[in-house]
Formats: sequence, C-alpha cells, structure tokens
Amino acid sequence: MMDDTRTRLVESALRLLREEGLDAVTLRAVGDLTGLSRTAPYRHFTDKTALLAALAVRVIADLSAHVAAAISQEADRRDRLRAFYLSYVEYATAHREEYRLVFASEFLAGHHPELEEAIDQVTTALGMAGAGEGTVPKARLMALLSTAHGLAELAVAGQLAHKGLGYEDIVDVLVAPFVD
Amino acid sequence: MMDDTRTRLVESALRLLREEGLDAVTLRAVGDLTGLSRTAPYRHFTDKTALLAALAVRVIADLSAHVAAAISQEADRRDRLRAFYLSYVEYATAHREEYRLVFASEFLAGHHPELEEAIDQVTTALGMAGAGEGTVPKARLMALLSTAHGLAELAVAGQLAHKGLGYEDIVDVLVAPFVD
DNA sequence: AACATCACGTTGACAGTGTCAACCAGCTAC
DNA sequence: GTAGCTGGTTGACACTGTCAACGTGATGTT
Repeated sequence: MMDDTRTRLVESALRLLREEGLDAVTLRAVGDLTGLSRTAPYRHFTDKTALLAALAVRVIADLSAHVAAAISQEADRRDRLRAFYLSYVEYATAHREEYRLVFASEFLAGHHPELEEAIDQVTTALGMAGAGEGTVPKARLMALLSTAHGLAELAVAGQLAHKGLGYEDIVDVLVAPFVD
Repeated sequence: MMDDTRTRLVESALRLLREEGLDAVTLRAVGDLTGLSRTAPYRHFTDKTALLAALAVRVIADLSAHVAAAISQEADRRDRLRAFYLSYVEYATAHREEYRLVFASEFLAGHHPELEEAIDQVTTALGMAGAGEGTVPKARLMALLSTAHGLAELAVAGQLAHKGLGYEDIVDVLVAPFVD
C-alpha cells in the first residue's frame, strides 16, 4: 500500500506544525522535509486544505487520547467531568499551534468528511467515559464539547490570564451545576 | 483628525469581508476599494494583522450590540440566559465570515490590546444584562462566554446539523442547570 | 512479447500575496 | 525659507498555492 508516502507527508507536516507553527506548514516545506519535491503532496491530496484536514485528524486523535486517559483515571462522576475540562484545556494550551489548526479546520468540516468522523470519535469516547450507567444524550455531549472548546480558545488567546483568572476557576463554575 | 482615512479603510475591509469573505480581505483590495493605493494601509496600520484586529473590534462591537438587544427584551433571568445563547449563535451563523475573523484574531489578542478591550466590553455588557440584582462574578461571565463561543463554532462548522441537532437543543441543556 | 495505462514524481511557470525601500507632495514650525 | 513630518505613491522582492507539461517505472491486457 503506497499511502505510506501519504502518512509520511502528514508526519512531516505535523513536525513542521509543532516545531515552527502553523504558518510554516507550506506545501514546499512539507515536500522538502519528506525528501520529495514541492508539488509532491498533490499526488496524495487534492488541495492544501485536504492536507491540513488530514493533519487535523491526526491532532484530534492525539487530543482525544489525552483526554480519554485523563478521564479514565477518575472514578467519581464529577471528578471525571472536571478531568475532562482540565485535560482538554491543558492540551490546547500546551499545543497551541496544533489546536489552532483544529480551530481553523472546523470551518472546512463540511467539505472534509474525515474530519467529521474524527470529531465523532471524540464525542463517543467522551460518552463512554462519562456514562457511569446509562448513555449520555447527544445534545449533552455536544454541550460539553462546546464548552470545553470555547474555554480552550479563550485560554489560548490569553483572555483569561488577562482578567486574572486561571482556567481552573472557570472549570469550577462549569462543574458546579452538574452535580446530580 | 485624520484617522478618518483609517476608519474608511476598516469600513472597506468590512465590506469585503461581508461580501466576498475573509480571504478577499487583502491589503490591495482594501486599498483599491478605499480609492487609495495598495500600500496605503501601511500608513495607518503596522501590519495586515493590525488591520484585521481593528476589523475584529468592529465586528465584536456589532455582535455585542446584537446580543445585548436580544437580552434586554427578556425579563426572566432564565429567558435572558437563553436569549444570550440563542442570539450569540444566531449572529455567528448568520455572519459566518465575520465570526471566522473573530476566531482567527483571538490568537493575536496578546499583541493587540484593543482586541482585549473589545472583549472586555462584551463581558461587561453581558454582566449588566445578566445581573438582576447583584454582580455576576467574572469567572461565571467567562464561563458563559466560553460556552456560547464553543457552541457557535460547532454550529458554524455544521457539526451539530451533522448529528441531527439544532443549536436550540443544546441551549436547552445548557440553560437547564442554571435555574436558580 | 509488445503495448497501453496509470500511479507517482519532477520541473517550469503564473498570478497573488505581504512587505519593504525609495521617492514625492504638502503642511507646519521655527 | 527651509527643515521635517504626515500621508501617500510606485517598484521590487521573496514567497505562496496551483497548474500544465513532462518523465518515469510498474502493471495489466492482448
């Protein structure tokens, strides 16, 4: 199977993203780093956005694993909720550029079905971790995801620090009502 | 005061943003539309990002006004909360490209203090609308903003429709715990 | 065995982009 | 009157995504 090269390209892109930021992820740079020519990505991706979408899928998988690991260490339901929020925001702030890509790519979700699948995986993983007994309704899952997402963005933007708040403070507020 | 030209530049940029999308907001196009030359913006903004930041401030002001108007029409505290969420997401989905800019620019907030101020205004406006009697703690305000923000993003990305949900469903879930 | 096909990869070129340097008009100030 | 600033211009540069044209080798088909 020769989509080996394809994953190598994505891996190069990921390295560039991590080490030099989103702006450094250029088709030429990706080609170079993979030992290929500048237009080589065009044999495996129709667009630059298609490459970025594939990259976003990888990042989302990472993020999902990170969050799932954090949640699974907690037993109490409320603690799991808190762990979810905290680990999510933690990942976002620790991997700014990667998270920034995920942001940007959300606007392309409609055109790149793989991306929607990846997000689906996050929510189902979240559902399995969150449900002690019964299944969590979809609407509630998306509500959780929305909140974490928005909080992460504000944190990354430095909008919280600017107000003298840590994201832990906000998480406290968010967790409080969901006591059951 | 000759920052008259400055606001004219921002207005041109806003028109481009609305009519042709974020990608169409190029320095050359802005200059052209204002009747000036391509590098004219450089006399009023250090960067392209500075121009975008100023544009984002305008958009945020609009958004803020829209939300404030919607909230002020509701009397009950719970209805106001619901109105806040609904109007926020409504604005975001109705003005995709503008909201997209706000997203993108959040990552630059640290470098553009005016942007932080604009967001401050949103939260204070929100605080005044939300507080029936006492003041709403900052952490809670930011929690609200986070949630609305994240929800808007998912809605704009079509991630909710893809799951057969309307954002009203999520808002119901979000409003429920905050009954008091 | 010969030939067509196709996936994979290359180079060259093109239109746009942000940005800078150099230059120029006009206004103000001393 | 002349020095200097503000707002503006054009020219050029490096860089980007993208395409067209071209070259390979492997794979199949007859």
